Amino acid sequence: MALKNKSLYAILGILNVSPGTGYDIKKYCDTVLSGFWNENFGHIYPTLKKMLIDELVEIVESETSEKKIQYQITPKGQMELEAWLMEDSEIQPMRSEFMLKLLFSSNQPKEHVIKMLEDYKQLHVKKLEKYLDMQHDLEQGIEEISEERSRFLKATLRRGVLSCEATIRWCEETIDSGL
Amino acid sequence: MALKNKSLYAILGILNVSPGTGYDIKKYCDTVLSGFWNENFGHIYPTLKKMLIDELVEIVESETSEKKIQYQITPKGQMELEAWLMEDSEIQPMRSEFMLKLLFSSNQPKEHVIKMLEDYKQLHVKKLEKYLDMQHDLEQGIEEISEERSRFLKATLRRGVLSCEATIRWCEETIDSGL
DNA sequence: TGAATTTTATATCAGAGTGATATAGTTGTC
DNA sequence: GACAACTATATCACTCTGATATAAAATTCA
Repeated sequence: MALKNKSLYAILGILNVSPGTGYDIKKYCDTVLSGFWNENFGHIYPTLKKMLIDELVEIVESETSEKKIQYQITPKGQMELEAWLMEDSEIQPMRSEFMLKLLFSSNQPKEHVIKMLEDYKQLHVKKLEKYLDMQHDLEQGIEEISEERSRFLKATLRRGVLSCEATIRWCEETIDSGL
Repeated sequence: MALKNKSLYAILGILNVSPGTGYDIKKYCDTVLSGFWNENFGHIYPTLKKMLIDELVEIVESETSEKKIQYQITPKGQMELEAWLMEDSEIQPMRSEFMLKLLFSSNQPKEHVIKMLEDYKQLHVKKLEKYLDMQHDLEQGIEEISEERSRFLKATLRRGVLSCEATIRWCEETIDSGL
C-alpha cells in the first residue's frame, strides 16, 4: 500500500462532527486537537480538493455566497472514515529535537544543560496548565458537546495531563541528578 | 529563517561521536536514538551530499576501498553542531494517529474501543521492556562508552521508561473507566 | 565447496507534511 | 472612518517518509 495521507482522515473525522471550511478545520486542529494533532493550510486545501474529486466530501451550497467554501462529509466519506477507525494502529516513529540535542550535549557546560532542562520543564508546566484549563471548561459543560463525545475528549485531555506530569517529573529528576 | 533540515544536526551529532557511512548513521538512529529520533535513507544520503558540498563533513579515504563511503565531521561541522546545541529548543507539533482515531471513536462499539486501548497498551509494555533491557545493558557497561556520554544516554532512556509507564497507566485507567 | 540467505551499502522517487508568504474580504474597535 | 484583527483561500520551496531498485560482502548450512 502506498503512503497514506493522514490529513485526509483528520479532515473526515472533523467534518463528521460538523460541516465547515478549510479554515474551520485548521481552527479545530489548533484548539481541540492541539495536544496530539497538527495540520497546515498547505496540506488541508489540496487534500480537500482531492477529497472532493474522490467524492469523500461535497460542497454545501451556502446562502451567504462569498468566496468561502463550506464542506460536508458524504456517505462515501463516512464509509472511508469508518474503515480507518476499524484499522489497527501501528507504532509511529517520532522526532524530538530536544532529546536529540540533550543526548549530544555531554560535552556542553553543565549549567547550559541544566538551563535547557529548566526551560523544557517550564514549557511543559505551561502546557499542563492549558490542559487543566481545558479539562475544567469541559467539566463545566461550556461547549455544546454530546455526553458521549465529551467522555472521549476527557480521555485525550487526561492523557495530555499525565504525559506532561511525567515529563515535568523527568526534568526535575534529571536536573537533581546534576548529570 | 527558512525551514531547517534537522537530519543535518542528527548526522553531525552522530559523526561527532565517530566517523561512519550513511548506513552506519541509519543503524545508530534505529538503535541508540530509536526512542526519540527517526531517520530515513532517502533523507540521509542527499543530506550527506549537501553537507559534503558545504564542508560540514569530509570523506575518509579508506584503505579497503569498496563502494562504501566513510564520512567524518570537519571543524566547520563541529562549529555548526556547537551553534545548534546552544540554540533554544522550541515546542514541536506532533501527530498521534492513535489519539486522533480514539477521539473520533465515540460512536464505535465499546468493545472495539477497549480492544484498541488494550493493543496500544501492549505495544507500550513491549517498548518499556526494550528500554529496561537497554538500561540494563548500559548499567553492565557492555558498550565502550565514556562515563560522561553514558550518563546522558541513561537520562534519555529514563525518559523513555517514564513515558511508557505513564502511557500504560493511562491505558489502564481509560479501559477501567469503560468510557 | 557452493547455494541460499542475510547484512551492508548507496541511490532514487512519488507523495506526505511543514511553515512561510501572498492576497483580500469582513468584522471589530477606538 | 482609519486601523487592527480575524476569516478565508492559495501556492511555494523545502523537509521528511517509506517504498523500491540494485549489488557486493558476509554468513549460514547442506
